[in-house]
Parts: sequence; C-alpha cells; structure tokens
Amino acid sequence: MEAALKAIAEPRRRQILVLVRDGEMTAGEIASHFEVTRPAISQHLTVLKEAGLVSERRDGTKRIYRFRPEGVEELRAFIEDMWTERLVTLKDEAEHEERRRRGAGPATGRR
Amino acid sequence: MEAALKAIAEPRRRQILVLVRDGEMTAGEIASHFEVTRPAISQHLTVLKEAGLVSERRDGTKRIYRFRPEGVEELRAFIEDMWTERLVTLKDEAEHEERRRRGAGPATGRR
DNA sequence: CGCGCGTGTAAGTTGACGCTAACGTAAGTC
DNA sequence: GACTTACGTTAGCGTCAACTTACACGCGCG
Repeated sequence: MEAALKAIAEPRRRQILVLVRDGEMTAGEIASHFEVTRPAISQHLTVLKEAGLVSERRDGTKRIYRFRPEGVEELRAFIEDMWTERLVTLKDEAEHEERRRRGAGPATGRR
Repeated sequence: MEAALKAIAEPRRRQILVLVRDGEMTAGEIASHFEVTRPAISQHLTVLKEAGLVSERRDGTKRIYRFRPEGVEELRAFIEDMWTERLVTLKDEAEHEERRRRGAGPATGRR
C-alpha cells in the first residue's frame, strides 16, 4: 500500500499507467512514448509491478505489461477508509459508552 | 492534485491526517504524538495545508488544524477516474471501429 | 514595553530517488 | 555457436525532500 502510494505519486509512472490502462504494451513500446531512456522506463515498470499496479507477461524476448485494476482497487479502498473510518471510530465510542453504562467495560480494544 | 498525492505518500503525514481526522488539534498537540521535533511537524502541516487536506484556524497564539474531507474527496475521485476512464476509452474505440466500418477512417488518432 | 508562550521560518546535513551510460542476459535466427 | 533483438541491472551523479538546530514572529500578561 505504501508502495502503491509512492508509485502513483510520481508523474511519469501515472503516465505509464494511463498508457497501459487501455491495453497491454511491451516495454519498448511504452518507452517510445517518452523522451527518457529505456532503462529509466524499465525501472519505473519495476516499481509499478512491485506495487501491484501492473502485471508482467513474457512472450519470447518481449515483456508485455498490463494494467492491474485490483491494485488500484486497494488504493481506492485505502483512500476511502481515510475518512469513513472516522465514522467507525465514532461508532466505537458510542458502543463503549453504552457498554460502560452497563458496567462491563475494561476496554481491551487497545492495540 | 499532484501535491495531495505526494502529501499522502509520506507515512508521517498520513499519521497526522489520522490524528486530526477525529477532531481539530493544535500544532503542539499534534507534535506531542511524535518523536520528531516540532518544526518537522510544522513543515508537514504546511505541506498538508497547501495540498488542501487540512485547514488552519488561529486562536490567539495557537494554530488549530482540522481535517478537510473535500481534499480527500478530490483525491478519491482522481483515483477512481484512473480506471473508470478506461471504460470511456473502450467505448470510444467501439465508436471509432463502427465509424470505420462505415468507411470513414484514416485513423488520425495519433498524437 | 519587556517577557514568556506557541509557532512558523531559515540554514545546513543526510538519505532517497530519478536519470544516464555501460554492461549483462535470455530468446530467436542463420 | 556467433549475432541480433528486447530487455533488465548496476554504478555513478545530480536533485529533492525530511530532519535538526537556531532564530524570528505574533499574542497575551504584568
């Protein structure tokens, strides 16, 4: 998750994602869309792959990269939790209070 | 948007966001939750503020920071578009193909 | 108005990251 | 098995970002 966030924080990697989003592409084909050298793109692809945002498939000497929706799904879910968990916390507090009113409460919920 | 992405890519800033998510807090109060110095937290707060993820309010010499849901909303929407636009593109391609079958198409889509 | 409190700001250091150039590697071709 | 193709990998360099230390600023109080 950390990795995915840092991956999309980089503009060029987002551009790469937009490229492969519409269909799979070879490394060279991706690199041809940019002004930087191929090794640079190769490194970006490694980062994206390890972040789970793209998948790699091999065909002979070619390497074909493909957008990986599940990776972005995790990311989206994480961002969503960023403020929905606020409601969860409020709910937890309400539950604790109710429990306390019943006299049960050592509150073992601490990590 | 770029700013918001780079802001949440940093672990400590995410922790700060989680802190102020449950209610507003002064700068010193936030800093007391971490091992780093107060200036470091102050810099993080500046980054978060300029990214639109928190808002700042002043009360005398104190500065009170508050979570800003709209900022995260933009972020969430951006991530969402990251792959919903894929469907739009597929729809475009379908339209182009249909147009081509009618004999229209020199395929000027190249940038 | 001098002084303390709560913060932001500036300067300097260190570590991480993106880039290039050179080299290494695996698959196909003759 | 030499040669080409299509890549990844490594070493080195410049830049940026996070941190600390030291200083500056605004508010309130006597």
